[in-house]
Amino acid sequence: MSPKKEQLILAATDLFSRHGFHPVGIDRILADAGVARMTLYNHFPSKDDLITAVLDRRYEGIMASLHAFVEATATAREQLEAIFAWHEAWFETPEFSGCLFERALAEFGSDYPKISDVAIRYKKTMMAWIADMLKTLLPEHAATRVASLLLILLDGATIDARAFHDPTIATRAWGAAEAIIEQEIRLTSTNFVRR
Amino acid sequence: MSPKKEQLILAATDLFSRHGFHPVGIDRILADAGVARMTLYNHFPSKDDLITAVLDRRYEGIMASLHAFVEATATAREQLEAIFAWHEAWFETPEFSGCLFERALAEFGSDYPKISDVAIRYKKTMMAWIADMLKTLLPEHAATRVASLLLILLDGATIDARAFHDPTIATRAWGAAEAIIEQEIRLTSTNFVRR
DNA sequence: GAATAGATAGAACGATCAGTCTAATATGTC
DNA sequence: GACATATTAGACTGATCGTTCTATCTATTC
Repeated sequence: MSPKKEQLILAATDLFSRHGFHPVGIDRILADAGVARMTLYNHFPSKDDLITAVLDRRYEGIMASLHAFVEATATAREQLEAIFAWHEAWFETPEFSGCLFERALAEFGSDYPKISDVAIRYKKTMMAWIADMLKTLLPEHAATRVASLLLILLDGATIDARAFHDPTIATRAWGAAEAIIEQEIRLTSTNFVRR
Repeated sequence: MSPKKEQLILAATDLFSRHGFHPVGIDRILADAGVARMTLYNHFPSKDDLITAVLDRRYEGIMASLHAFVEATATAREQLEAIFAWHEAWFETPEFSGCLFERALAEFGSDYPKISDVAIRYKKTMMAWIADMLKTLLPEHAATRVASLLLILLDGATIDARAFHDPTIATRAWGAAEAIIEQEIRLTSTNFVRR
């Protein structure tokens, strides 16, 4: 990938993260990236496409970081805990400003499918991944249901960590996740007994 | 309150909900409200103040609706369940487009305290209210901790309900809330036994 | 050294933005 | 009927927006 294109994505990511998508104009991105106007439009047909590229890049970066972090653990339960721990480490980052996908979804809604699709794809991937882990602990239908709950916990924790400047929310959210999983395991086993 | 001011707030609320704050211009609001330009600026010094007024109004509307809905129930547990049920009914609304406070927070961040403060105040009020209910079921320190978890569940459910167009998430979130509360009650009682 | 491709600065585009000003009109009160 | 207040339509300002265009420059490659 062209180094200029790279600089544009990096500068745009930083500016969008700090100020949002709409308030950041092309000029500001060009100045920060140290790139000429036409260079941007040679690489991206429009601002929307730059936004999409930023989100795509973020998607890959997060997934790579998450996988590396999670694969260092052994059991499914440790992997799930690692996901929450990864979030806490992220919340503690000085540049943490919420989830860029959520913010894109909040700003653009479904009016711009090119943009909102990345956010939804991220959610679905996360949920499927979590469900896979849970399948070693729970029957399949329970795993998918609980996965959607853990996603809710992660999304809610991300939002409230930003609103309250409280990274420790992630650990408490993991405690809640454990309670949900425990209850589900208990319900499943009693079902087996009753049979 | 002046009927013109009222129309402005209503039209702005609708437009902001559907398209976000930045993309909606003053002209669009004026056209929808059927109000002249200077009338707006007689009532609100700036667009930011109109946004704040919209959020304030929303805050009062939601709180009134929630309280009316919850006060129809008897026990603390029923009240908590009612909060989740209220959210599900909200998610089923055709005009549901996520939480306006969250979206304001996502769009403006903390760069505009006048705006973000309303969102954070909403969160804190909700959490304190939930904590009060929980205090009849749990010791105080546990009540406040669990309250922050229920807030996470509500916030996460609101976000995912919008992203996936799935109102039933609220019911599942309540199931998760019950699991968290049950576990906490169990832990508390064993503590008592051990003493 | 010629040719090609990519990047440069900067002017210019038309559109839209929030906000101001003016002058006329409507409404209700004394 | 006079006065005060609220509202009106619409022109206008200065700024900013995303985008296009041109003309110059730099680097690589044959």
